Amino acid sequence: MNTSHRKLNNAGKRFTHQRALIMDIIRQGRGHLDADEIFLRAREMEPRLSLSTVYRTLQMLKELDIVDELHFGENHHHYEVKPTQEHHHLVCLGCGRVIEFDYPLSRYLKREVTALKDFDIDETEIRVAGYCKQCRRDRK
Amino acid sequence: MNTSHRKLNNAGKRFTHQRALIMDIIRQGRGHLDADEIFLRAREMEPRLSLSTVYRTLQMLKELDIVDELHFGENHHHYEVKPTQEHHHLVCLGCGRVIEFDYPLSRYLKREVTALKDFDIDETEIRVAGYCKQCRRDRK
DNA sequence: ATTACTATTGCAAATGATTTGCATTAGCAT
DNA sequence: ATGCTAATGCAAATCATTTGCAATAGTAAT
Repeated sequence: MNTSHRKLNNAGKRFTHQRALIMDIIRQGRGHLDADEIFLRAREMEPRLSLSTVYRTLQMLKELDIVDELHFGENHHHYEVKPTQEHHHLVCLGCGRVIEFDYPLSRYLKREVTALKDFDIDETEIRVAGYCKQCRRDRK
Repeated sequence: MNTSHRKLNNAGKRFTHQRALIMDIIRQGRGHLDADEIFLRAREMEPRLSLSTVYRTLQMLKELDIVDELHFGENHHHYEVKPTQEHHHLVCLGCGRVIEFDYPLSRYLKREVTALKDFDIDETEIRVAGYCKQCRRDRK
């Protein structure tokens, strides 16, 4: 019985193999897959899997703080396993590539904002959009 | 002929009174209205206005860099007139209130990230969610 | 192991946000 | 004042996500 299995059971959830599969894909995807991409990949293993199961599982993993939902300024979301060290994402407007970078924003913000605005911070997220090296070159 | 009028005409756009109305509402809304709220308010003045006109106008105002689209981690967006000074938003998970705070993130990021990752930054946005003073008290 | 309880699933249909096609209307340069 | 064509309103389409419900399958108790 692995960690994920235990983690779910402790939370009163069942460890189904659909959930195991979805978690594996998010992990292997190395961040930044959206619901539909997760669905398509999972479906190759498990053709009867339904998209609603993907959405319900993502919802649950978010609530259990196992995955983070990322917002790249599109009308759908992306998902990654909750990282140990805080990082954020550069999204290339040219090719869609996602580049991670370490930046302890939440530490800075907590210092600046909490006292100043009397506000309890729960989640922080940076969205940075621009052009990567290759795309910058191509646009010239 | 006011500034907005000139600005649109210079961009080869027509200054319709639907557009004037929508721009006024975004301005008066003091930031943070979503498309549907803008539509409802505009409709009080102009009952035949359609929601698609609101969406098309928002799209255009974004492209002309007259308004910014904000992402609060929901499945719809919010809009504000492009501010002169960089600021970001605290969104209360309790009451939905939006609190602005000044923070020159883009300056910091440009310094840290541009060289390090060889990436040209176009847009930066912080999403901060948590609980405001009142809601924190209510939850106890 | 077997059983019983009920959470979870697949499917189809519903919902919410946004976009699009098209005939009509109305800015704006002349 | 006129004509060109961008912009509008409306309805229907699309995309992302959620929900209701009967069938299925984990899990705790036997």
